[in-house]
Amino acid sequence: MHDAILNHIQKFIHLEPSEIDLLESCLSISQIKRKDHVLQEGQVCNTMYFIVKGCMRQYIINPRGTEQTLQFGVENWWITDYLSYHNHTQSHFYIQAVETSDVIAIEKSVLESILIQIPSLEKYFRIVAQKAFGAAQMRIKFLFTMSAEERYNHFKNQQPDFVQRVPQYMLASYLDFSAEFMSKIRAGKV
Amino acid sequence: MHDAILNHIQKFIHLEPSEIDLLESCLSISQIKRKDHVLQEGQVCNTMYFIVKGCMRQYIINPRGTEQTLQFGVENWWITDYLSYHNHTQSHFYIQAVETSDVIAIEKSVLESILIQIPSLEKYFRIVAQKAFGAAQMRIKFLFTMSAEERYNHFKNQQPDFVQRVPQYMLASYLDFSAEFMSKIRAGKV
DNA sequence: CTAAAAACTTGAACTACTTCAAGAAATACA
DNA sequence: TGTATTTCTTGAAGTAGTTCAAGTTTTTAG
Repeated sequence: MHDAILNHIQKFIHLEPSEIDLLESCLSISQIKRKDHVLQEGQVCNTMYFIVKGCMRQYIINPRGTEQTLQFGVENWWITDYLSYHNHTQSHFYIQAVETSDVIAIEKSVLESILIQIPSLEKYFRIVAQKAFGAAQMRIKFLFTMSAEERYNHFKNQQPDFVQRVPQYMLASYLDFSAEFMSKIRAGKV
Repeated sequence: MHDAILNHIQKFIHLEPSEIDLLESCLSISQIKRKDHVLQEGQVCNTMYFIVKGCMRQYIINPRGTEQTLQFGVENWWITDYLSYHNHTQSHFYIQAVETSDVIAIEKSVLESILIQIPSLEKYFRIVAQKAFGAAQMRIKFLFTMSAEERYNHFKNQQPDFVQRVPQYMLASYLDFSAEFMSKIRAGKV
């Protein structure tokens, strides 16, 4: 039933059979339809989402009214607004399904109780967060050092399948250039 | 002796007296002189640094040969390359003391053993990493949505003291514009 | 299957920055 | 304290991108 998340957790830590049972009993999968939101700007984020299947994104609406994607999440990724989650502050972000997706949504109160019952899960979430932060640092490096065309080519080389999977304008904003410029890069008109 | 780190840890979790003793016995403060490096590009990073006093930064050298600061760390912050740390891969970053700094350097092997002996520390490092990731997301948001001048003013409002504390060219690169443009912003010549 | 919505393309005009080069000012430390 | 080094400033020229607007193609969903 929850093989995806249990397998992911067990890549990083060992779980006892009793712990697996406990987890199973706390988790449930829900489907988020394409374009539906699980978080809107201004709300307090008190849920973490594990993506079992599909694709989600975190985005903002910039002062010109254009959406800009900050983060994509696919199978086996967690997505949430950690700052809003920890500080109980209003979120600056939207989190939306890019494709109709199956996610495991865990409320903060539920997760905190699970973490008390299965303390070894702390290590799992520590490693997940540390790796995510490391990836964010690399992302900033690429944004700082590469031209728009270099960022596109680099991304395409690293994630060739993913480029087909999301609308170009979302990927353009994730790579920090305009949808129009993406068109020109792809057409070789730069 | 290690009040700074013990106080910081105890903001997030409870420690037993015996655990405090154990930690005390494992930690030692070392001084990093201004401009000295604790990590160079190409090395594998297997140490985490807790800044007791001073200021460190993580930076890269871009293709034009200019340094670009990705991250500053001051008192009560951790600094490391988490990706290199977890994956045993060569680092893309330099980590350097901006001011002569007192740090607690914890080797991965030592930390792993401490985490086994004091499992509740997992929670501490989880929260630290989750907050750091949240802050990185906000940083990307600011880079995406604000002009150079807006980023400078925003940073100056949030961290008025820090602006005085580091060379302007380092702050300029952290905010992703050139040192020359920083000069013009400050002179009101934009 | 078809209408409506979403996504993509193109060119022209524009602009927020960068780069370069050289001098001035501030700071570190022998 | 003095000198070397580091940091900051300024203007001129250049450019990697944006914005706008309008048309075209593709995809979605009833």
